[in-house]
Amino acid sequence: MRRDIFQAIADPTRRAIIALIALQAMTPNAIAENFQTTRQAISKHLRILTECDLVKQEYQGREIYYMLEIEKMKEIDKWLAQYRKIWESRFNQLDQVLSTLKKQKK
Amino acid sequence: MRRDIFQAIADPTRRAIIALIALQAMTPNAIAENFQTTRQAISKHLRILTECDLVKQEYQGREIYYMLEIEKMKEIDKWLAQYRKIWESRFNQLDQVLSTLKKQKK
DNA sequence: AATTTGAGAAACCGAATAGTTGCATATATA
DNA sequence: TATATATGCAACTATTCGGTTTCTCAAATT
Repeated sequence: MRRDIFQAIADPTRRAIIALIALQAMTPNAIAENFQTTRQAISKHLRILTECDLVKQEYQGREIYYMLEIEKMKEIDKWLAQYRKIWESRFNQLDQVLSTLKKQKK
Repeated sequence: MRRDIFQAIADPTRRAIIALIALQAMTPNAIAENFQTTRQAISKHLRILTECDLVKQEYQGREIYYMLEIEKMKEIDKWLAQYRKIWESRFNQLDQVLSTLKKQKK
């Protein structure tokens, strides 16, 4: 059971769940109302999200509130950082080209 | 064949390929040397990466050079932006708490 | 106490996935 | 021209995945 954050966000339904519970905690039933699948299917998605710590649970009687663990999202950001560095440096290169062209115009 | 960038980066081998060809173009053979799978398996990964425009090809005789299409990576960044907003606002809230504490100390 | 409700677990199913082996084709090289 | 090399594609396979249905269990509600 290789639970990996990248695998977790690969599924569109799971990304939708993430978006739903990003700002306020929700129960599986409430989440499932937003989809055309069964509650059980949503439950499985929540399990996967929980297993890779993207989501935390809060027990309240027989209800379980799920909420996004925003800290975990930073891991994606961290992975992306190495590539951001690349596209930013390219942008700077383009910037240089543009300013050179401007100078030539003068 | 729903090719989706999130599905593309879900596989660890594909993420490794992305890292390899981020800075310099490489042929499938050269890429495959870095893994313990067959060249054909790498070829399939490259196909998936190409299908969702994460990678571009450059033909050079019988060789094909693959290189990362860095622009496409920004799509992940765009998706992440909504969550970055959340964790940054939380950080600011923490910031406020800290500055309030500081004031009280004074 | 009996019933309803919220939720997870298990068993099953079809489709997708990642890998393999084998083959076809085009370009270099001898 | 014959051979070697680089690559993609097709067929096959085992495993994983996302979904459903059925079941169990615990907490509310009557």
